[in-house]
Amino acid sequence: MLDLYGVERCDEFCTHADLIGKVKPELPEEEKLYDLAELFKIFGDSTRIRILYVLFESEVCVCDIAEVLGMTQSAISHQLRLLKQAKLVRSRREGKTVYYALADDHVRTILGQGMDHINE
Amino acid sequence: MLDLYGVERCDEFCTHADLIGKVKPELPEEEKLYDLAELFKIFGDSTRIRILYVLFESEVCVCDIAEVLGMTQSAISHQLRLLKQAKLVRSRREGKTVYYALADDHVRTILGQGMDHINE
DNA sequence: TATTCATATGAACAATTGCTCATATGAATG
DNA sequence: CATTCATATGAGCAATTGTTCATATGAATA
Repeated sequence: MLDLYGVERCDEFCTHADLIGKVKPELPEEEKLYDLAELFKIFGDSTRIRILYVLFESEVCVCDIAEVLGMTQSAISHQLRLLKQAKLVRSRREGKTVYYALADDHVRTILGQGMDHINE
Repeated sequence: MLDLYGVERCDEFCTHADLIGKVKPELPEEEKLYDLAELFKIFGDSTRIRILYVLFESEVCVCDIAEVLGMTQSAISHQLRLLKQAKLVRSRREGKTVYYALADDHVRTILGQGMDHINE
């Protein structure tokens, strides 16, 4: 195999077909990468992260989340919609009240790994 | 009624004081939550995710990343700066060339968990 | 049915973001 | 030196995003 590191230049010598030929097929499909970015965008807002941390404890209704976080019902409801679209939370109606809960354990794992990185 | 945040609230039937007293102390510090959101924002862009996937294979220089991804050197360089600030990649200079590599294994874990979630 | 309460949603706005273009920096070479 | 090459960076712009405000929906109850 050609060595990847002993090259001097970036036109013909650095841009060599074998690296590109090797790396390119390993890339997931464009659509997957796009979906993955969309998922992480959901985690990329501190309001939504705070909502998820509230739901770590238990199922909670919209107005209680709003109160705990000191935000309006509308703002929380908008964010819950995004979290639900991303399948990070699920909801259950009981009369007038709607309770939200974490959808699965990937949420905990992903946030946990993120915290580990932050705390290094 | 006491209204610390200037925020509307639902009444006592929905607002469970015990729940709020229980959930609130479990929330990480505001600054941590903010940093965590900033970290996930970095993953929330498909160009940056594609760069990280390229670096899964090996250390690669800027112009090769640009060529593999079919983007300009400038665009890639701007994104690499963000990835480096977030300590997701590290760089090494060799003459005129700068090689980038993954900083640690949290990147793989986080992207892997994200992929698992997508593929469910 | 009319009212009230919890939640959802559309429009609008400021703030942020990712790219392009032009240019700057830093290192090797003539 | 001056030039060339790889990379970095600042300004500017279009696109996206998170919140607020007003209003709509849906369910319980008088």
